[in-house]
Amino acid sequence: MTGTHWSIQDIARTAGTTSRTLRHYGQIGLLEPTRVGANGYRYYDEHALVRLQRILLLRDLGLSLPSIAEVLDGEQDSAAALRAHLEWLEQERARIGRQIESVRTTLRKLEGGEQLMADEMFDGFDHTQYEQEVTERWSKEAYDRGNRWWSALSEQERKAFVQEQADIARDFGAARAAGLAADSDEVQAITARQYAWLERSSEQVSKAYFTGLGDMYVADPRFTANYDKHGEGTAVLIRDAMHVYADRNL
Amino acid sequence: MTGTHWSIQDIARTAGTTSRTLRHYGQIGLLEPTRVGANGYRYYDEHALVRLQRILLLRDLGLSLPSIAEVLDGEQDSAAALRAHLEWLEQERARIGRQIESVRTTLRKLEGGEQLMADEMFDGFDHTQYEQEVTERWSKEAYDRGNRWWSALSEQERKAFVQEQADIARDFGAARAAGLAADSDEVQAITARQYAWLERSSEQVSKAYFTGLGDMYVADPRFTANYDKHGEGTAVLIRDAMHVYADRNL
DNA sequence: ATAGAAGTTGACGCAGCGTCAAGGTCAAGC
DNA sequence: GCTTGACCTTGACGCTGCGTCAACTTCTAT
Repeated sequence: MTGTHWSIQDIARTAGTTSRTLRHYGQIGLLEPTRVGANGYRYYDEHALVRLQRILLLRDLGLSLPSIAEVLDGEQDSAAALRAHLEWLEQERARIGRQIESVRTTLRKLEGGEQLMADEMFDGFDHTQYEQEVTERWSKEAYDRGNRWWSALSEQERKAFVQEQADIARDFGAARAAGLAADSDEVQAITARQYAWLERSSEQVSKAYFTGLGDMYVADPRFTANYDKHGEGTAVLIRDAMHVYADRNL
Repeated sequence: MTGTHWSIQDIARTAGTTSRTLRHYGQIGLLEPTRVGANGYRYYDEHALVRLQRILLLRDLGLSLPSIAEVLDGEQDSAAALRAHLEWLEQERARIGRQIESVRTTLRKLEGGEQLMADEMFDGFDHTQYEQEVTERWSKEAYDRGNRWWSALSEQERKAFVQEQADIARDFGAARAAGLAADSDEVQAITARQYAWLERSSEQVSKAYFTGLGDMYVADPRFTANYDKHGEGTAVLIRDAMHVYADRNL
């Protein structure tokens, strides 16, 4: 402490940061040392300390170093910068909140004795199978709507819904046995029922979702096995049919 | 699509990611291609696709790639990993929440016509001057306690509180005029009053806070001016006295 | 004079890829 | 047989904000 100017360690301690940080700020031009001795040592005065304290304050608010530079150098209106930053912070909090919900859901399943992802995804086509998918792709609200829809169904309606899927799978199996092509009118008619069936619950079936689902039927052995119980090759037929349907209609 | 194995772009599209990501996962050993052709091309089969989908699912939950590897390779209990991750997520959300509060407070001040940081920090020693400090260092609850304390005071009590600070500053000024040393009994007695005064409002005055405050009295011209109105050098005397006091008593 | 504290400039590391750059491969059409 | 154009490869830098060596020089105190 030489009265009016301090060494790098002095201000670092005073401001509660490290010398490395100060050298970093010097490097990016955020806070230059007041004076650099012939020996290369950095020295800072009160003005620098005040600026440093403001920098650290804004940093603790979560602003980026470039933003801080703009604010302190008067290139940016402080209030505007803070408002923009606030918005970003709120989005971040919302995003994390969604992740927390997803993790909690997954944990509940795991602890409820159900098995993770793989094994729970295809038991009787339970509606909850797409929870993660839907949650991620169309946001939680959309999923909640779907969930309410399912919860609102009567036992009979649920059975009918599941049965219809079974019928569709059976008809696909029959079509395959008859040697029908994926783009034939007959198979496309069944595919239309498949689409309608999906639409009843999701109410938002995009092209990507539909074809992706088709691919999964072939790629994932659990799906393949379920469909191929109507004859080997049924899953492939369904996938191809869904692709054709998507290309033509979606 | 050669039936059972796909090119890098094929799975990338199917799973909704990019080829760059897949090569990255290959590089860090998270997901190796099923087969690598003589030409160096990567090929993936259904198993790889399923694994990739699980990876992406966990990634969307916010897990790190190393954590995902541990979970998928069975080295880590899934539930335990998710619980740990959940905790971390909740801390993150809390942290962001605190930042949001700080930013809002700062914005309110800015828009209320008060000026940022610098100019608002020293008008009559308004209690709110330490808001940022206190908020950051001792959490919001501590600050709220302090704020409630101040709000609970009567107008008379507030005036007395401010007056006491003025008296202390005056006495420091007199001590300096008398040529007393910072570590003299007289000056230390005044310093003790300064400490007690601070303690009344903050109720948590750490050594670092006390000495830091002393440094600020000298470093920040606004403080310096306020104290040096009792004679030049008063601020320096106070700082030194506070350091001595802190070393001896805190 | 010499030790120890403090200072300096590089430069790598981290997380998770995006994004060129520079160049090989492959199916298709002329 | 040659040219496109689409797709593939392996580097390697960039981003954020410093932490953390490493290898040296300088200051301070005994």
